[in-house]
Amino acid sequence: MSEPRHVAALDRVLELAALINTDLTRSLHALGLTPARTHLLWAVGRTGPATHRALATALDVSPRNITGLVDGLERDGFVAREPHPSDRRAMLVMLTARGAEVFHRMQADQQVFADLLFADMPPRRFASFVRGLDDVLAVLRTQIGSPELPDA
Amino acid sequence: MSEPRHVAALDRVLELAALINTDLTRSLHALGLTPARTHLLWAVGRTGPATHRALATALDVSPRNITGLVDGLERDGFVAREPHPSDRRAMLVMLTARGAEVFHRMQADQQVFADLLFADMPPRRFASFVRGLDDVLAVLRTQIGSPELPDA
DNA sequence: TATTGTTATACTCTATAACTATA
DNA sequence: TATAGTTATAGAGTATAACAATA
Repeated sequence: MSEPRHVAALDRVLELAALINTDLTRSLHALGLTPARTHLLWAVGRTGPATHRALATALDVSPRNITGLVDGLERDGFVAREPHPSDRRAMLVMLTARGAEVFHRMQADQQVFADLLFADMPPRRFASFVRGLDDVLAVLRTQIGSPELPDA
Repeated sequence: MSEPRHVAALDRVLELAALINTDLTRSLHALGLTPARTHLLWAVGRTGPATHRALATALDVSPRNITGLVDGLERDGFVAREPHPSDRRAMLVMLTARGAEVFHRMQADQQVFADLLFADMPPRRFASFVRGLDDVLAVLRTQIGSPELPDA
């Protein structure tokens, strides 16, 4: 097939991904966070206290990696480790007051960012754009799986 | 403002960025490449032989980092270092035969991927989707260039 | 015997700073 | 004095493997 317009559209999508990544990383850096640690903070913020094991599954990384990320977040005061109430092998990772505050701040920032991105787009075009996104996501999801966070 | 539909659309864009990143990284891994090394390989493939200095500017990383990336690519046979013809301090990084073959292979793969993503999208929707992408990119390009927000 | 999280080890990506050879 | 690339050092993120405590 090899449609030049398809390649041009993919180039735009890749540029979009790169720009969003740059913007997000910069914002996180200002909060004292890295992308990987934020990913974990976000998972705990949305789902509540979780074991290392559950987080390793949710982030699709090794359990050893979770230890390092939690070490960093704990050192900087974003999360705390607590013993699991019923399984003495396991640890529960939960947000500190500071971690919860940063999590809510990030949620608010995301709303502001979303409005900034789309506020000036004509409504019809916005609707078409979202439908196009869903089409592309449907194709991609069939190729790749997305992990879920099991219960702690 | 805080339009829930804007937030939902941003969620889709973020998922799209994550899925594409996963897919790309997986493909590169099968070729024996990492994202950072591929970035350098891609730059050399498109622009031709370049000094470390030029590559550091192009990839927006430190000169030290270029040394490491070129070390890895050279060890694996994708690029070669040659002395600069007129500046004896400088090195020129160029693709080996294998590097050039992989570069062209990646270009072909990208066309296949682009067709896969968009082939089933109705033409009108595809056109609207691309216009929406351009709108969002325009906002982001001005946003990335603008000064950082001070801590609140 | 299986699972949870850790220590041990190693590789990649990234940065700054000091050093060398050249310009 | 300035530039190009390197070595030295450090930290983050990632992996596998071995291990201790517990299930």
